[in-house]
Amino acid sequence: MYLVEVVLPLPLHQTFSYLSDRFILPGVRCIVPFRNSRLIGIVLNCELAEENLIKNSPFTYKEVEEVIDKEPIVPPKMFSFLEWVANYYLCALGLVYKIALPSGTFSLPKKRIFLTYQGKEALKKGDLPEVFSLIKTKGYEFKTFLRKAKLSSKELLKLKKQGLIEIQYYFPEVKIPTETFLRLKPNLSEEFIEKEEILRYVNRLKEVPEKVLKNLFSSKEVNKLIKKGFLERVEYLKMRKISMFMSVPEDYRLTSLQREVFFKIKERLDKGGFYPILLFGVTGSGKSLIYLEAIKEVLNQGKKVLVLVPEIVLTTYMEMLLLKHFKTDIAILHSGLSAGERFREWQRIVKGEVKIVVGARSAIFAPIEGLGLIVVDEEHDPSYKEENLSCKYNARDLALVRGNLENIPVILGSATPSIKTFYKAVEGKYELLVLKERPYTQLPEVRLIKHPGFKLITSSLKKAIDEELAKGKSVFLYLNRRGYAPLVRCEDCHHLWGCPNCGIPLTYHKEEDSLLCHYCGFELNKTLVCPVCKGTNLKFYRAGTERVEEELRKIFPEVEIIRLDRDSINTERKFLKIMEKIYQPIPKIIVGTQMGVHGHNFPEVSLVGVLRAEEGLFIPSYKAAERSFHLLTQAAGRAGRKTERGKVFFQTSLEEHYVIKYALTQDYESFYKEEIALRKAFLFPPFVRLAVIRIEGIKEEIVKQGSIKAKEFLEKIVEEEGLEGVWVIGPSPCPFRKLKGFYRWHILIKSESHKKINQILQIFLGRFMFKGLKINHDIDPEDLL
DNA sequence: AGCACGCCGACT
DNA sequence: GTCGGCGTGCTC
Repeated sequence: MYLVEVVLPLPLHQTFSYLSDRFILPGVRCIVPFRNSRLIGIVLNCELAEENLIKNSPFTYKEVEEVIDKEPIVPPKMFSFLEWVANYYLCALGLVYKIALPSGTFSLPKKRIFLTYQGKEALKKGDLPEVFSLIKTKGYEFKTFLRKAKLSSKELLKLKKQGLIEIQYYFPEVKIPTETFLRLKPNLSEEFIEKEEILRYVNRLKEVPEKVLKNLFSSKEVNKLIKKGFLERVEYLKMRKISMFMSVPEDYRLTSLQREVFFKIKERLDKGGFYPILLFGVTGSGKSLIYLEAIKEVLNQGKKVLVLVPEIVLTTYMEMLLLKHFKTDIAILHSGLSAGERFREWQRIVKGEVKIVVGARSAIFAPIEGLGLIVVDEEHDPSYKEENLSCKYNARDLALVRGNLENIPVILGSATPSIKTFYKAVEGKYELLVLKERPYTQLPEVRLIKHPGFKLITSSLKKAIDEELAKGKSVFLYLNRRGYAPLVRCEDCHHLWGCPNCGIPLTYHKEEDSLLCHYCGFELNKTLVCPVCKGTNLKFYRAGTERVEEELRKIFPEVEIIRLDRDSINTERKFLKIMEKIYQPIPKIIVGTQMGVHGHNFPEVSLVGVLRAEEGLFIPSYKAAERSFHLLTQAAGRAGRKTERGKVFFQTSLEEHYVIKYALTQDYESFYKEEIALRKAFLFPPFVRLAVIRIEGIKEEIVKQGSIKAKEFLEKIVEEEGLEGVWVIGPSPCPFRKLKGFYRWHILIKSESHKKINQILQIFLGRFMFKGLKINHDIDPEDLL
């Protein structure tokens, strides 16, 4: 007998062992009995076990019921990586597998029941009841058959043991949205093509969507050509459409500085081994060209590449870029794919059909074998941190871990590196490669406009916009706040509208004519009457992008105004439509939130105006300055690419603030110097490691009591374990004291040693309980909100 | 997680 | 007497 070790998708810190009479390949899924039901597990280990070893074990092992896959769906080489993740983030191994693998991996397949040859014979002889003729040919869905035949599943399993019936597992097929293109079959002669109009047309365009061709000519004629074998169908994912609006660099030659940087990377790639590199390059310095060269090198070595990008839309851009330069198979992995697409991409990767994988954070778990390089683009982006799942991992950090385990270089790229990464580079832990020059553009002309806050667009900014529009250029205005107005007040009694679930002020959205909570989605859209004094004298305070858009339409009635935020781009169709508009070569003003600064290159934008540059600096988080700096610098970086020198205007009431000062001139090093000094003085990362315990409940008093108890418990652990250099801070209410109806308190743990933090947390999570409270933890939190 | 087992309160 | 509340503990 074989003893099979299996991980199950449960929040348990253990694996389970089962018996099997046959060897099962590690990495393969199987169905196992668990309690009084069954679960899908993944085989981690399978070895022959002696009879008496099984007998003398403290467990009575159950048997593996069914093996699902023929080939592993997780390469066994990845086991140690996933185990590392579980240990580091203190998350049950089974849950790590659950988040790493495509959804549906652990959902029980449907069963279909068939008659075997013996079964058919038995039916002929009359040894089986007549209902079984139903499953003679095509089989039947298991449960439906049970009902029809009025049999219990036990009775059927008995028949299965006798070999009369057979049960097959199948996963309900999921449709993958594709589009069919038509192209010429190879080896058609030129003269032949010339004779037929449709073929000539296809020949000119190489690939034409079937629908378009049928509309242009006739369905009948096109079908005839397909039938005769002159045209063939090719299927593409629907997403390919986006490519039409995105321009990616085509032919390029590296500048001498770029070549120098690339040679340093090449040296590393040739040598092999784990090697983290920070590629620090300002916007427009050609980071993607360096990626391309490095990827080319790795592919030449016969190895594979994983490219992480922070956002789903950027995967499309990256895919286009890579497709343009490499004629190789690329897989895309991100949470926006349907279950079917994701599963298919996963299978392609496992089977080794793919050389490059591009994806958002979850792609760090891509089942690639033979990795030669990991690239993390826009390394500083907070989206690399998973916030919602049980395992709050950071894909950028995990890229380094995986790189270490696979013994390969990891390139972290950014124009504004995270403080943590830059610190490591300065300390010599990562190699720092700098791309300072912008081969196509000069640094923009910059200006600070002191702005007390009541006028949305100052006259100097208006004048500058006028000038650019007159030159036929476009303008980008950045304001990191969506909606119309973030505050609504009753002027009679000064009542301020807040969210009943979160207590945070509601934002007025004019398009929807409703008050929205940006944290829980609460919506108030009845006619607005003050709930306190019944007054209707409401006033909207401050501004979001919607209000800026309205204001601009008043000031510039003739000009095209485009708004880019989560409300205007909530579907792929809207995104495409807006992108199409942006790429039209007419002067326009684009108003956008951070959504608009993420990586999109707007053509012909020569002026960037930042409204309320101080917005975001007051968020009570140790990363507020860093994040603000990233966003402001990136907004500023949108100005004047490739064409003439751009202009950047910051409107702010806080012009002396170091973040604003250095973001305006895109001076990362000066910002870093100030920020790192603050981090050191107040003991925040990268000088300490951080973990936060968050305690949530319906009644604040109970949450408070529980938090105090938790703190006492933590201090006891610190004392009992004799740990030094560990600070347990709090408890205190979270900055957002109430969210989605739950009151929230937190306790912060700081230490220079991650090991010590984990030691405490592990004991705490295993033993501490408080009725009525949800307790979760976040290691290396991005946010303390 | 999810479910069974178990020990105390308010009901036909 | 019992129905059911959710605290506790286990799952190969």
